Amino acid sequence: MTVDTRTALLDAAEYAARARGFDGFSYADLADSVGIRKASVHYHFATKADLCAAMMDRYGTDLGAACDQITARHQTGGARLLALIALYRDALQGGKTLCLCVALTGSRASLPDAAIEQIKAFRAMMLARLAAVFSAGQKDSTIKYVSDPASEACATLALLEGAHLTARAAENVGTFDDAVRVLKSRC
Amino acid sequence: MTVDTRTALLDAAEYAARARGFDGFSYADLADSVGIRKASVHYHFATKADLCAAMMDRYGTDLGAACDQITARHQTGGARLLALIALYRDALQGGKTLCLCVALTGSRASLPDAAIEQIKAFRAMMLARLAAVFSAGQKDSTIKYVSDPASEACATLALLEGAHLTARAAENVGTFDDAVRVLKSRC
DNA sequence: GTCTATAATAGGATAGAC
DNA sequence: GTCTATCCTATTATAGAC
Repeated sequence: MTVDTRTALLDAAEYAARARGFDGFSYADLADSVGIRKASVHYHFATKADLCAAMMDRYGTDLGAACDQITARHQTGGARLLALIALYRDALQGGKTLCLCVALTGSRASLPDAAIEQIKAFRAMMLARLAAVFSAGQKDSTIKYVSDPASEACATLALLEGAHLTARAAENVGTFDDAVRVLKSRC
Repeated sequence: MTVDTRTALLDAAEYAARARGFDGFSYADLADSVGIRKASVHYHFATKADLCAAMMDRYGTDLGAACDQITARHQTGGARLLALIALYRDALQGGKTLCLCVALTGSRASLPDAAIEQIKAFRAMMLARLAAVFSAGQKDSTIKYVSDPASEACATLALLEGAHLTARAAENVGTFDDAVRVLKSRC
């Protein structure tokens, strides 16, 4: 029972974008999801570009908050890395959805310019956080075999996003676990 | 100067699917690409599902052949792994396209059932080849720190596909290189 | 804020002439 | 094999009533 229609629309848009890509959902789908008419969706978001910007804005805020919480709750590099892996795993929703970055990158050609910049910003943020985690794990010896934290961060972001694809293709979260097994064994 | 219209259509469809996803291109786009009318495209491929099946069929054959060539040309596990990494790198076409598996997984919800099975088959093939490569690299000591070849294969496929996404998001192949640096340093 | 109605365009697909 | 013409549906978006 969502009270706020705008929030309900953002929820529906985010789920649809992550499940089907930016070209894979329409205003009609969102209207059906929240139980209003197509035209009413335009009242909240005049264009699909506006909707996209609002959706990604909220996503970036939520993602940053989730990462901050991980930093606050876990003290070692290894524990933080395991928590980040779990965060990505949860985002799969049983293999039904990808993280928004992954989903929208496939639709890159249809995205507003602003969205492409937002995706780059998300990735830059995650890379910085991952590099910090590897750096901490190297110092406190809670992550094994760390060579260069920046390189490890690039590899880990790619691994997590690729593991999302694997799990989405199979609609089976077990393949995500298979893909991150070696990484987890280093913590 | 392609002589065969059907081949030209498959080329256009594959490029479009890899650059924009399955929902991101239309028969009109293909018609424009090869210089015929929309209706004529339907002569070669009655439905988009037929086109998709033909496209993936050809892709699977080409990919298998490329992998066979790598096996024939390189003798050690390490050399074969480096060659597979280079194969994926080439598939990026400067950050303009993803590999077909990655691109279509984002459009999963719109795919014919047959296509989903084909994607799973591609992945299974690549996992088997990668596991063999890691197994060989472990025995001949040309890949360092190999624990379990099957787990390494899952992680590597995810890494390569994730590195594709990273490079596509940035439209910059350098980010692919960043993501695979740690893996390459093990060879 | 939500509705009906409507516009303008694009999508996949078919019929039948050449 | 390719064309024109057409169909039906979907899509983004707007105008104006309630």
